Amino acid sequence: MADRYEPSSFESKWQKKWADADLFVTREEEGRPKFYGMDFFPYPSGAGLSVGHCRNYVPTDVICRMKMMQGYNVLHPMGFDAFGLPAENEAIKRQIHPSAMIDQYAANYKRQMDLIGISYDWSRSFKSSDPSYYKWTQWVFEILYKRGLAYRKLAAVNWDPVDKTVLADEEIVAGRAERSGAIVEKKWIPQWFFKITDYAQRLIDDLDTVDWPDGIKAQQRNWIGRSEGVQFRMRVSFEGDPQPIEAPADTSALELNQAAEAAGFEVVTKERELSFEVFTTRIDTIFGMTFCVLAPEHAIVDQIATRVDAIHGENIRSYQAEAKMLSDTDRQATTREKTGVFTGAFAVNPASGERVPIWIADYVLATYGTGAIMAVPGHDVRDFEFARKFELDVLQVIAPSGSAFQAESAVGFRPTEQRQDAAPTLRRDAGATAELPFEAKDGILVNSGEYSGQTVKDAQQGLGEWIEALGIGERKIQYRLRDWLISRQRYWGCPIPVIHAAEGELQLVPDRDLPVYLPDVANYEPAGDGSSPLAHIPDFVNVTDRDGRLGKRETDTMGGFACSSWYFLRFTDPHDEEHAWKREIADYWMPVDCYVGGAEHAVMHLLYARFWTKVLHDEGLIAVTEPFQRLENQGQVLGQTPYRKPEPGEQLGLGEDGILISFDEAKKLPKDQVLWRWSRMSKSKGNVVTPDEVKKQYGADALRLYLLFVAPFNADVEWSNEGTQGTSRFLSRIFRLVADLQPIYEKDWKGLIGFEEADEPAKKLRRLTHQTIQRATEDIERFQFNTYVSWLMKFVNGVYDLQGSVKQPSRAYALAASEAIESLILLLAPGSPHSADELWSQIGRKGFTYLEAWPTFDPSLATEDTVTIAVQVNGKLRDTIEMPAQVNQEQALAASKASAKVQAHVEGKTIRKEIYIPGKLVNIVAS
RNA sequence: GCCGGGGUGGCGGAAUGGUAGACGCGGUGGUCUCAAACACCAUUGGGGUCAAACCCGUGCGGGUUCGAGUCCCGCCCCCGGCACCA
Repeated sequence: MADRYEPSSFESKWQKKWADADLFVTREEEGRPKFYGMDFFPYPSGAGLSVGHCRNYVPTDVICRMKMMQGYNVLHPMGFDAFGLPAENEAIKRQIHPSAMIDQYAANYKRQMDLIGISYDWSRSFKSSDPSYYKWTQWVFEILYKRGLAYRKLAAVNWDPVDKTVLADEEIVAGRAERSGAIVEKKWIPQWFFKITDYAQRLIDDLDTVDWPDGIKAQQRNWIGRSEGVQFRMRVSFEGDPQPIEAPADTSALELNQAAEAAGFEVVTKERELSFEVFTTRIDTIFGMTFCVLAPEHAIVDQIATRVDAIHGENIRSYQAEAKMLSDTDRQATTREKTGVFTGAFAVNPASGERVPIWIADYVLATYGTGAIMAVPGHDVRDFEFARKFELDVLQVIAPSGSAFQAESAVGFRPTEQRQDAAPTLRRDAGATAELPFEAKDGILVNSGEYSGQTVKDAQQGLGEWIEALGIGERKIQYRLRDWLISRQRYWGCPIPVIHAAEGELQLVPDRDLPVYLPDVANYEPAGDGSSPLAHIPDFVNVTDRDGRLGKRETDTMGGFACSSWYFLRFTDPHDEEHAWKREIADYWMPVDCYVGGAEHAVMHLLYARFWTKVLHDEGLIAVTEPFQRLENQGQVLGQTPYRKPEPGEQLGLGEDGILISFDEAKKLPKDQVLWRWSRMSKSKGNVVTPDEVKKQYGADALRLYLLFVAPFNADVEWSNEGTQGTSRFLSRIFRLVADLQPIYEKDWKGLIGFEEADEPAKKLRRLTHQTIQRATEDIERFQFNTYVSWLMKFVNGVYDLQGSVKQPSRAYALAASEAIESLILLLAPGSPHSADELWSQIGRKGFTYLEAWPTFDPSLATEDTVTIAVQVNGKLRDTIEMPAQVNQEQALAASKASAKVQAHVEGKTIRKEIYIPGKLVNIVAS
């Protein structure tokens, strides 16, 4: 019998036995509860699996294995997110077809996952590029289309000049393409979108129903970006137009015109009247509006340009041209000074009746709200910067609450007379006391007509109602979320099942003709003109439409996130050729009970999958409205990466302080020339540690256990192979312990063991066993795998200690030891399944631990029969005393006061108070 | 700037308001060995002492409490996300 952990002697043996027995094929047995545990759909990269991936897969495996042993039907699938840019780019580089390449890579991933003993049900596996899968991705696209949730429009999109494709907002980081690192350009192309904005509110609301990390929920709420405010219309007024008249609070627009006419002013006819809408979350500051700003792309700007004098018109056009040239990155750089020009036109503030100049400036985004704002420089930092730069009026209309600011004296920055051109002088009024801009909301309105003196909250309510009554606007909820751009002008993706028929009519490909196969061609590199490679394949493009006429296929493919938005449903019923899934089967397994992956997908995959799930629910195809009940994010595993000190003037990588070198170079350089840095494992950094190499040196179980033990599950880890030695040593200690106890092991202990005749060591051993069962189980459930492992270590240490103290083991002790051995092996099984099965067979048990019942604990056995009571004097620990578990307050206090150490500290003092926490602590307060 | 998560020994990290530092790594001393490695045993927050007693200790400053790593208020620092979103 082995008394140490020798992984090479048994790990592959057990892996073979598991495979031969189809051990991990999903069971769907009557009367068992279900558990659906899943990892994020990986893209199988050529670099293969790193220990970082394993940090994702091992914990999920642990919880799934435990659930299996606890009697659940467990669904634990794995598949591959095969479509997408990374695969296609690499395939082009390697001059190999992406399909063949992905097959190789996926096979390698599977091999590595098997190597570390992950319990995936491979019979359910698929790749998103399998026609039998993407057929149904297309089918879901058609559902979206029919529900009005998929549409095509001309859009300025994020164009990646390196990958030669369009990207989603989410794929851009700081103005650069996340994948290629290229600076994103603007390009106008007809694009397909999914109308995720229709679901914005539900996507916010239902976050309350799922058990996800707070950070991810917050990121999603942030990304959706709900704002409550008021949207209202403002009239444009030109030089020479009649002065607007004062509008009483309850005047409608019609009445306003009638009044103007009566007063002898020219009434602007409907055709000549221009207006635009603004959205604001601070309607309470409307009296502080001193100018308006339109995005340069705003539709009304061209019309204004034709109506103002030539100089202003020219200013507008040249600014528009400049804005068009600027990339979004340059435009949105926060450090950039504000730019803009006065249009020569004015807008009429509906609250004050005053005319304010209209400017165009690129700090106002065309894509948010109405693309136009009322500018309140006294209470908005961006408007303030703009006002200072162009010397525009700044007016204070909110005073900090509690300040001595009087409504009458509230003036802020304000010119002395109404001006109609763009060069006012700035003057600070004596009455202004607050530091401007004052953006806080706990304030009182000043300088705001009849609203002066109201709180911000009241004024928002009152002015909102007034705007609505006036009929020029309404209270509105605005979201930052944009529709999901799915078009990709690339080959390696799921074709969009649409035909462009005669007269530009769009037709869906009928269900019976799905899937639209991705043609198998040799050349699929992007043309570089924004068209898809598919557009250059006549056999693919030319089709007959529904009515037998000639039509052309849509040649865009869907971005990869479409494929990963429903794969969890396909796993529930992966082999059905007639349906994407059968509802009763999907309803049995869904939702995913535990979904595990990296936090980097917080606003992409996780939002899209939630959206599709809701649509499919609305379509009546599934019961759930949320796909993932519980979400957990593992921490990253960082690899050590060598850099050398840069030569003077040498170009450094983004965020780096040295020049990346290889490990070989690092060895050659003198030690003080090498800078070691920790970074995410990647092929390009050359710092990937594979499970293959760690397994070879230390064994799969030692690796698994170390991954669990090294840090809390969601914390980042700086990887070192040496750490694995610790868990390897621990496994050896288990093997030795089991070998030591083997002589007294009784297979039938269960029917014989009883508490009555137990002696002291037996009682202690059982207590230790049952405490460990309780804690290990709870810790796995709570994703505290590091403490799960440490409880097992503590257990083993404790049993060794007892062993050392027992000279002549009693029968009761032998039975308790038998229970301890079996419990230990079974508790170890999810973490180190190979060793567990090996030990199981060594003690003469047949079969697999995977099919054994998870140990349960008996609370009465887990409780101590003596307790250690901490005795404090004035809150400081002075002594500890052993008492029977049933000790009462009186006894505990008496014993405490009898302690010599306690007496030394209360001597000469009066006892003021005595605190007793049952079974735990006594605190004597004396002075 | 806004949102989220964190600051505990030499290191990774444990601690339902109740004995801070579990468990492991590393270190030190020892056993085994011709020797080394492995393994095993002991010890290991700082100060103090022959040993103890005792004192100090969870980023900083206050507070609540018999008692605070944990709760409250105000700061500092680190990590992640978003960022001219009106």
